[in-house]
Amino acid sequence: MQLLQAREGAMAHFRPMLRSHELTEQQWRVIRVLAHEREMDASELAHRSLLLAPSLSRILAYLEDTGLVLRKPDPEDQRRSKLALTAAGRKKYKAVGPDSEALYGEIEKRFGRKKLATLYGMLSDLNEALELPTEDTSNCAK
Amino acid sequence: MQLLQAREGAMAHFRPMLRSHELTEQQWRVIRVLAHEREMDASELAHRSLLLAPSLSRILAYLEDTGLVLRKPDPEDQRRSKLALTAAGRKKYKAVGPDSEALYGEIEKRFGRKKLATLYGMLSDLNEALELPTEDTSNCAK
DNA sequence: GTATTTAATTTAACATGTTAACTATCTTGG
DNA sequence: CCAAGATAGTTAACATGTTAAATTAAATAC
Repeated sequence: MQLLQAREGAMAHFRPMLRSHELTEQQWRVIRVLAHEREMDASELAHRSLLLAPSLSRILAYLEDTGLVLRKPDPEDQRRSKLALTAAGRKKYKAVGPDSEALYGEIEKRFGRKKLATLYGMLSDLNEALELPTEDTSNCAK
Repeated sequence: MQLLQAREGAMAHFRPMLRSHELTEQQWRVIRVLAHEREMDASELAHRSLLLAPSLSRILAYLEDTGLVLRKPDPEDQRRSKLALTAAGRKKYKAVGPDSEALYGEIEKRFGRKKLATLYGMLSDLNEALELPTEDTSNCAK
């Protein structure tokens, strides 16, 4: 459970900055993902921002209200919506991005660039190992 | 933010098991900590179980109601309470512990015992690096 | 000794995490 | 076609995360 502590320690540095921009950590993840893709449906957005569908649903309602995100119906499939940043959303991204990178750079400087890269590699391996299904016989296709 | 994904991936394995014992992840952390110390005040319990005080306050209210935890006033300091597991709480710990260790062993087997130890070491270093105060001039004592 | 300050907890308010149930649409087998 | 199943998304209900304010008790300053 060192993972939890590490994540909390890291986010403790980012939260005050995000708060000064009136964003939560999760709202920022959504904006960051949308800033790198023109538009996207909710399922993919949830996957990429590491949010569960119900959380994303609430967050999108808020971001729409505040005018940072726009949703358009998908003509191909009436169940889906396409999400994209508005001009205000892109502006917010440009305002927060540098602050975020500065804090990240600070962590990198403290911990070591190379060491951080190694840690990423290990976490990536761990994620891969964890994604494999459990040996739960109920899931065996045959 | 691989940290978040790694943690989620790991907990996804534990949550169904904990759910079958009618415990949340956080409730289990509290019980586990109390199982290793006879009694403790709320501040230390919060620190050791990586919970914020308000969360712990709610969790303790629940665990008291369900009879797993007992609180006694601290005669030395009327502001504090001493928390301890009840007999039922210790029984719950003994019931859940083996299941928890089995899942942990499974992860260790998949990822490699040695590699996992290395990862712990790095996370520990990261936590140390993150704990240092920011170069925020407002915090400088002199 | 009493007023002020500090400390331990709790309460409040709002956002998110988690699971389950629900709605609307799409896809398929017959 | 169409009825049964699968999908995308939302809503509901409850637990926790997060910050700020309130409460109560202890420690300190005069």
